[in-house]
Amino acid sequence: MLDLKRIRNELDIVKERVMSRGQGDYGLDKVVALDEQRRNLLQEVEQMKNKQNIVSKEIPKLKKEGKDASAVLEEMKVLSENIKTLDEGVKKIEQEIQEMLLGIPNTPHISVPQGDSDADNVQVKIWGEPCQFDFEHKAHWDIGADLGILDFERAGKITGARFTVYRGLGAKLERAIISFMLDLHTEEHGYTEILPPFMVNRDSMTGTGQLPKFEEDMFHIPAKDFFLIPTAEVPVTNLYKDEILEGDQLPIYHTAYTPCFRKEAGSAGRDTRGLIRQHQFNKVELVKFARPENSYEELESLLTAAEEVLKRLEIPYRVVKLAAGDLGFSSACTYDIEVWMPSYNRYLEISSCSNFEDFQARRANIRFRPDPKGKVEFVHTLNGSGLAVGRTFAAILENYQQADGSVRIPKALQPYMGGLEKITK
RNA sequence: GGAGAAGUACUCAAGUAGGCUGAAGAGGACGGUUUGCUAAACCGUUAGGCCGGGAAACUGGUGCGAGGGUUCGAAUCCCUCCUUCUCCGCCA
Repeated sequence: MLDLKRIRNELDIVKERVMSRGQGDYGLDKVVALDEQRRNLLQEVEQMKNKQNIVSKEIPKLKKEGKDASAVLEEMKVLSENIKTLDEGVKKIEQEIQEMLLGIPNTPHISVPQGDSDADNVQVKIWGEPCQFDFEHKAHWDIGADLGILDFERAGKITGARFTVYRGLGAKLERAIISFMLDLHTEEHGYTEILPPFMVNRDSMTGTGQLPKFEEDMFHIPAKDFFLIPTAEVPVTNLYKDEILEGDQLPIYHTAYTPCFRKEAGSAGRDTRGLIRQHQFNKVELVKFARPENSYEELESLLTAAEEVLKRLEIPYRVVKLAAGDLGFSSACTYDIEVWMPSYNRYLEISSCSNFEDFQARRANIRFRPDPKGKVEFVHTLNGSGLAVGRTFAAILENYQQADGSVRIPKALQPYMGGLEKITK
């Protein structure tokens, strides 16, 4: 959520930044007009309340002195009713403003490339060389099925499309990848591991920006009005919802493994084969709470931590900086890490690392006190995949496949696979 | 799911025939006196947050788990919800 005062004071700048996403100005002028209205009404009603407070204290005195208070009471009754009416008016405007604010995306950072789509994303780094096969290489869904470690058909039977059953060494490999990533981030990058609930309430989904705009993309549990988490970002960022952190607690680094649940509503027909686009997939997430003045340094080091996973796994990747038009709703600045996927013959997103600045913190009301006597401020929140586990699984199968249909296990994962070097039929 | 009890500021904790509570008191924290230094003792300060007005000094509104309601006036009365604890039921 954008700061109403900032919109009020720097309307032109905010509008220009928001419009760089190429989706219009989201009614910013109306927000300012409503705010003006709200403040005028507020002043009026607060004066009336002040009078009400003063007179209400006089009433018991009058009664004590045995005087007749009925005239005053009559007058106060009218005042009370007027206050009620005005209060309702203020509330209505505030709700309207709130609704509009919740629907306005974050302002892209000044460094974000111009452009309307992913075609305008800028490659900022490339690591490793896409592998050359001297045999006819296969896609991961064929490799997985042939080795008997992935079973899409049975998953379709027990649940439906876009689900997978991992079997035997496949299940173990998935688990190994998760453990490897968590150990790397906790032991070498200073992150504290969190294992959060996989369902969250409506408030949390609003706090990180999935609601109210993207409800149709989420799995909802009506009985409790809960949502299956689309990413660990939601429960982990909301850990400190409505809290005031002490300055010396920052920065906070959390990592969390969770399954993620997404309806993939807008992607019918896309990536229908294999592990790339599932309704349920595993992910290890990185989340940071940082001081505003160094949140962009924190974004760089978060990106580095996520990249390190692919370096250790020795899989080629590149990093792109997203153009304004391709940015997520809540993000001010995003790097995508894209892994080399032979079956796609291109790089494929495997991590998205973003700085949300105070956009989520404002929604979730996560603040900190810069120093013990200082005024509270909103923290900056950041997160990134570290990494998407299913896609990592797919990338390993495809990049490490052998001519005989077996798959070598990356060295870094072998300790997690009981020393196993290769998955064979 | 059923039955009870509770939720007050950093912490503990008073406070219901609604108005001397502008939320008592204690602890803690901070400041001071004293001291070679520490401790003790004594004195003092201590809602924070949020929304407004004002150039500023300062000032208005709000606040007792959340949201509604009754009333001139609600921590206090009524309703709904949430959380925690105890017991029962169910269960990995």
